[in-house]
Amino acid sequence: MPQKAKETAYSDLIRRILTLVLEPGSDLDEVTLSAEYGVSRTPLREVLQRLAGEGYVQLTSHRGAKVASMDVPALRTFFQTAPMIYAAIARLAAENRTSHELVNLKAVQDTFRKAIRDANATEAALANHAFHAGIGAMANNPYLSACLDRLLIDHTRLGRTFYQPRAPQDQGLIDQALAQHEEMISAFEAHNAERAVALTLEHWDLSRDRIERFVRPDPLPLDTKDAAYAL
Amino acid sequence: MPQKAKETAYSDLIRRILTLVLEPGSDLDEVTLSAEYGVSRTPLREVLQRLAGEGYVQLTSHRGAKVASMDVPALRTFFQTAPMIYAAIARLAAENRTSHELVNLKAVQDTFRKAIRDANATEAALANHAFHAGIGAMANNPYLSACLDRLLIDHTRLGRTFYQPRAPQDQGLIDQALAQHEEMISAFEAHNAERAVALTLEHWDLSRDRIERFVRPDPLPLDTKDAAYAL
DNA sequence: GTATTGTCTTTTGTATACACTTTGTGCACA
DNA sequence: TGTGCACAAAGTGTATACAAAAGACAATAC
Repeated sequence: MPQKAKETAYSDLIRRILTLVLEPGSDLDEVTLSAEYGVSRTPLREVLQRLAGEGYVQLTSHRGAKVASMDVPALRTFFQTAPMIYAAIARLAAENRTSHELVNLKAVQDTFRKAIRDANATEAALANHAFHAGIGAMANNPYLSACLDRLLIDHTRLGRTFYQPRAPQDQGLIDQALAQHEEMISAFEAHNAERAVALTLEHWDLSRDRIERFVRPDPLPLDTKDAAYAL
Repeated sequence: MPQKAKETAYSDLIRRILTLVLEPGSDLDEVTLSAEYGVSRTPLREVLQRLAGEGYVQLTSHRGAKVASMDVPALRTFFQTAPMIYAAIARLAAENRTSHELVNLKAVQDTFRKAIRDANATEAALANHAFHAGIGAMANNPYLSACLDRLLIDHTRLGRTFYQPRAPQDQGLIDQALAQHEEMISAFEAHNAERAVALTLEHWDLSRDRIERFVRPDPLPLDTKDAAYAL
């Protein structure tokens, strides 16, 4: 099963990038990675090409692969774009979700809840990522999904400390995020697009506040609502 | 210069896909293509992986690469998403464009004009593609660009007959599109976001009407304006 | 006549060797 | 001491050979 090793390399690299085990901008050495995953350089290079296409890594000719960087302008762009796309995806997800996708989303939410209960911040972040990717799948819009997937890469990396309670009140925020997920599920189940969008924007505000507090001491008041309704 | 052959394969495949020389859903044979471009299978496979990441082709395990298909549900999704993203991109492009990018856009527009004057439908379609990709670059938002690029792939393929006048009044539509491009350029130059968005939506309506007439005899009235302002 | 199985062909996936590019280091020389 | 060049080392890019999987087709069993 050499095919499996390649798939492992692919998913494990994603995992390590999302959890910042591989830091943004760090070099990825082909020979090291190929040895690590037990495949030759050829399939590993194909994995890197694929990851580059999905926005996880950046390739430079004759200079190898680097983990996608996260600089300050990218951050500004992220805050500008995320609420708009999240809202659009939520609306479509409420309209188009299938029962099968809903079952899957509930399963992911269970994983998420368990990870939080176990205070496993890494698994919680990955489950949160999977939750929002699952909503993207329900939207059934490959164009917007391409955008969403890239947003989620950076969102998960930015919020890596989110599910790691520091101050006592942090646990409250985490529980709030968990509860919002539950409400979002019920909105999707009811095909209630308006409610799904509203909940999504609430969820975004919670996450945004937390990220801004982490990134800079005094958060600037960003106009997420305006951005979402601007068009 | 073996590096160059790989680059040629990459750009020529894109060209052939956008111009429908390679039809949606058609199989891409690795050995045939590698012989054609004078490279071995290894680099050609990497090109295909890259094209897959960008949405030009679809890879299936053990079953090779196919040109990205365009089915009816995809078409519906396209009409749903395009105006929203085009408008968002136009707004950002007007706000963030650099003078260098503007010079580039004008050069592309010159190419576009010449292609139309020469009645070269293929080159006109490719120049039109480059024009809108250039606007995407001005927006300077990698998240939305990922979405835009995929929309443009399908838009260029759908509108392949646009720049091929059939009836006498078609030439008028083509000239109108050309003029709209000029106006969009001046809006970007003036950093006039509102005007850029309005012109973009006009431009979209023109293109949409033409595509719908081609795809189905009697076009259904789609709510593009609503879609654009829905969020 | 149909279905199933076994073999043959075609195509994709992987490993490895080698070529080329980039980059770092040391030495000569101004 | 600083600059430039040559060479070495490390890492990326490509070709080819081989392995494995999928598909085609015919023979055989029912």
